[in-house]
Amino acid sequence: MARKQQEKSKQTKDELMRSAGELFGQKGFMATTVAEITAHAGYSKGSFYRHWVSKDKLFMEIVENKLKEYRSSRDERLDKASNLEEVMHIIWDFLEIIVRDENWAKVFLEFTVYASRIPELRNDLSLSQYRLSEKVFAELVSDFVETDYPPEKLGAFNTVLFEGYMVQSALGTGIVDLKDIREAALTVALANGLKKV
Amino acid sequence: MARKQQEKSKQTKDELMRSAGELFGQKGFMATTVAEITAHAGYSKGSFYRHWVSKDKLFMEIVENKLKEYRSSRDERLDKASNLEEVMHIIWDFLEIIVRDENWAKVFLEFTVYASRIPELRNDLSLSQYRLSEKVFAELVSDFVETDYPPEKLGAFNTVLFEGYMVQSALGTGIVDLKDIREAALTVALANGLKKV
DNA sequence: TCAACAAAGTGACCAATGGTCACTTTGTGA
DNA sequence: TCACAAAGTGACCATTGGTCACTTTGTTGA
Repeated sequence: MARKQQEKSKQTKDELMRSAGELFGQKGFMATTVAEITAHAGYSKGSFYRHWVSKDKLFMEIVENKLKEYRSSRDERLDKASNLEEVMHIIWDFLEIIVRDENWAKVFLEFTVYASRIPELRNDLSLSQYRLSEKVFAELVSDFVETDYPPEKLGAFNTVLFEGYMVQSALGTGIVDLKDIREAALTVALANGLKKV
Repeated sequence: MARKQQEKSKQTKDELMRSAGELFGQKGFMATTVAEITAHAGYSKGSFYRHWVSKDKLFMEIVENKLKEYRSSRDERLDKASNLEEVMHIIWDFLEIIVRDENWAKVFLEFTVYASRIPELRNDLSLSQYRLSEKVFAELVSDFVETDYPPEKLGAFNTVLFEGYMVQSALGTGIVDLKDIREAALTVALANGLKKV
């Protein structure tokens, strides 16, 4: 069996991903060069392209990995949720994890904006789960929305708050608190999603 | 007098700015090359650098120009405002003008995120007025805030909503309406900035 | 009117970077 | 041990922001 070769290949890929992950976090997506990534991991530039067709794809894969674990814990909790408020808190716990990782929040945003110009990437992004797309959000909350306020709209509003906060945080003004944002999101969700008593 | 030369120089600069303005709007900041800008205006690349030290600076100057007129009309109206609600509407009328220009809203965002990595630019940006910085906002509203809720925080929250909407709009999902966002901003401002009756 | 200078404009050139590819090294199976 | 395939390499390419020595055009004063 050619197992040893495959293992080596996988290990190389992991090393490159780890290296890229560090550098992206420190310097951002654009400012990190492919040559740096490979050199930092002890390889040559060419070997990079045995594993990914482009820097873009590597990035997407890292993000995918980064979020997989968060999502699974989120989804476990969501199964047990019994009302809109609980669901909102679970979702925002999840978003908070992302934002807390300041460097990466910044990189996410950078990549999101960058990708918005590139049709193929934009498509990938809207399918990927790091953007809490309205669709995904709508699925998560729709069981608990009591009014006919469209859940997609609630989701979109959530994303507005979340990504707006990321811009704020990327520029480092740090005046609004994530708590304020979360509160606002909750208020809007409950005000529109629940029947008035 | 060497007036003719100065005029020619100014005209060239204007032509380059117009050319750049069009191309940035169509293709974005990064994707527009200096060579394109000059070629489109009928000049050579080198002449660009007689007028600006970098593509960045050109961009900032275009933005500055773009917003100067909006601001003056805004400030006129602000002088006549007599309560928080009016001020908020004037501010959002202003922000709405920016967002309505879809291409440019996208470019603003692109540049904002890009600039956040470059200390000098980030500094310029926070001084520039296209980002409604908390400071500027605070000045605008502080006369009308009746509570001790910090006006800077109101401002920051406003910016979160505004820039969050820009991300949304850049990615082209178009589910939330600017009207919703404006309403949310108003609600928060009035709820926190006015004494309860 | 013209010589000398200054300003405007040019484009070859540079370094950096994402990506390619022909080549070398290493592992595998018979 | 040999032939083949996979992993790894680095010179090379095209593109781009920016530089600079050079050419063209306008200005000034005698």
